[in-house]
Amino acid sequence: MVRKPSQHPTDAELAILQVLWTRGGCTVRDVHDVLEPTAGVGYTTVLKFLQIMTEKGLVRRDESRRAHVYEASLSREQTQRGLVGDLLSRAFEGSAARLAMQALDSGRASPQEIAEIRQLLDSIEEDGS
Amino acid sequence: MVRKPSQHPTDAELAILQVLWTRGGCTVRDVHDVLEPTAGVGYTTVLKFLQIMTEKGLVRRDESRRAHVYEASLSREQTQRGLVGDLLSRAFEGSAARLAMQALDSGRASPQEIAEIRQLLDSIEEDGS
DNA sequence: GGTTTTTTACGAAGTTTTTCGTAGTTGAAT
DNA sequence: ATTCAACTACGAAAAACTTCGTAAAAAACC
Repeated sequence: MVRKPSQHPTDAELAILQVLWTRGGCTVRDVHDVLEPTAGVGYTTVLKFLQIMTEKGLVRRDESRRAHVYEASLSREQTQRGLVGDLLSRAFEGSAARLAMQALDSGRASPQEIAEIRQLLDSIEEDGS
Repeated sequence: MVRKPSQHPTDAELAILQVLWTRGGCTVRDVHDVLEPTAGVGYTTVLKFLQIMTEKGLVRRDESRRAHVYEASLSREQTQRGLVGDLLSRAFEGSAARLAMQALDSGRASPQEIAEIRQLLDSIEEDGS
């Protein structure tokens, strides 16, 4: 029985993507400088991941300069969508509402955000489908 | 640098927990019968996981009968809470609202569920804290 | 031009997760 | 009692994920 590799970024890959998303194009050094203090991960480890991620198509590499510049292939939102879908099927039996509620229970949401969610609910209800 | 094992159930473990949650106490055979058709996983594989999960404390085992009966130690909700918290920090920078919205975008929610979420939002707003 | 620094490439080892084969045990059936 | 079927235990291999050391290339520096 053959399992296809998870498709989704792994934990370590996600940590790197986070950096790429918030800071835009980065060199290995850029990423390492951000991650080292908290994750204590070595320079060549970051490099290796970026190479693997390039192969997988998770990031794109610009080799025009000495220090290659990497950027995420998919936006944060696109990736989040995938991860949410995955969690939905793995642990929530596909119930998006349950997941949403669980999330709202888990962390604080500002009044601003709450308003946003209300709006979203309105629009879902309207379009009925 | 030492990584501590993820604490959360792995994918395979989660698949088994799903069965345990929906059907209650199960023997290895019960679980296998459910999983085999979709996952194509062998009997002893399921057995091994259940043994591992027992060691980890993820499930409890009743050995009073010949075929041991397993049940999940944590409720579906408790486990979901953990997984949501994990995803929150790994991919959503801790923004519960973003995750909730992403979820609502990803899957259908019934009018009933939408109403429930509205209520939840109300209660969050009220208690202010 | 030679030395030092920075960077990529590569290989390999360490871990965790997943999978299953083999052996032995227990109860049921004949 | 013997045979048969179903079950658990155990060990180990396969696969996926993570980590880094070493070497080679390239640029920067003196």
